[in-house]
Amino acid sequence: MTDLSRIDRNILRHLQEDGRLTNAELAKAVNVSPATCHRRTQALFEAGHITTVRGQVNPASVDLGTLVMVGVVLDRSTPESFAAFEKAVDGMTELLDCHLVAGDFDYLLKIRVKEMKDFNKMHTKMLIALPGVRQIRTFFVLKEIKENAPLKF
Amino acid sequence: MTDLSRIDRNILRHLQEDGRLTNAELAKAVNVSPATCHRRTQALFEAGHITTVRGQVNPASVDLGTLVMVGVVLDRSTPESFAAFEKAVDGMTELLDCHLVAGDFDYLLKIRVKEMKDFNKMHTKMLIALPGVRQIRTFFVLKEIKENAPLKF
DNA sequence: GATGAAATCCGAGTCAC
DNA sequence: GTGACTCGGATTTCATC
Repeated sequence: MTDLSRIDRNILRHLQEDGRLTNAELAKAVNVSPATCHRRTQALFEAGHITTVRGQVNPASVDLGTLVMVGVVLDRSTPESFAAFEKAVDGMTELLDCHLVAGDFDYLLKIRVKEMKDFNKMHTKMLIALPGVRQIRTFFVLKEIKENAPLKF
Repeated sequence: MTDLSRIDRNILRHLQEDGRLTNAELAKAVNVSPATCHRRTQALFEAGHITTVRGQVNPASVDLGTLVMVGVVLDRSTPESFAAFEKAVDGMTELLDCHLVAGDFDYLLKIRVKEMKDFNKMHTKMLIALPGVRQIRTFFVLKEIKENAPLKF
């Protein structure tokens, strides 16, 4: 992964801001010719500096307006129990984030559902049924101050 | 916010998957004419069902490879203290998420920095200096199992 | 070895139906 | 909602530094 030039970082910045920018617009914004801009941008994708371009769907529009954060503690801290948990959790469609962390929890999850009652159903049917789970702490999100903000660089 | 048709949901799904789809490609994927697809898509943007299209920048490529989750407890639970905290936190460039939650914490934060030492600097200079903060619990992310997964609907 | 200019081709966006 | 038409941008090639 080679170091990025000022121009490359600028392209990344603009594409993060608006992924629908045409190549012509992008070229103007970063002060290079369209041809150069096109090549640079493709290279950034190929090198994995940009992975995808995603439309940000309003969660409420697709019945996923309720956000819940969950802290999980496993029974035993063996490699097997972690692997089992991660495998089991992978299929959960409601799951947005899953992070192995150091601290009072083993995992922190971010989950989207339609309503609280849907979370409760999920809580009893899926979460406490996950392998090796000792404790689950639920944090209902009351207000989203900032959600998935773009990177500043 | 009127209900979405099967076609509209399909457009959302595809644009979430790949925001660079041309209108022609998108039309083919959802089985309508390009003209129709174009109007539908515009309507979806205007109604706010899609907010933006964003390039997903690889955090490590821009020196933000370390992810940290933070739980915050405020001193006093007054409307003023919450407002003050939210205002103060808004300017933090490293902040990706900030959620007011119900449970053992008042706020949960998601933060990206280059390295742990950068977080420590931030921890002492910014976090514990935020107004009305009683307690901060830090969860360094050891492994990102799932990060910002697309919505399933 | 990367750049910008030009040239071709294809899709965006608009219209009438 | 569809089909056609026009204009502008995407993408490639090529000469240049």
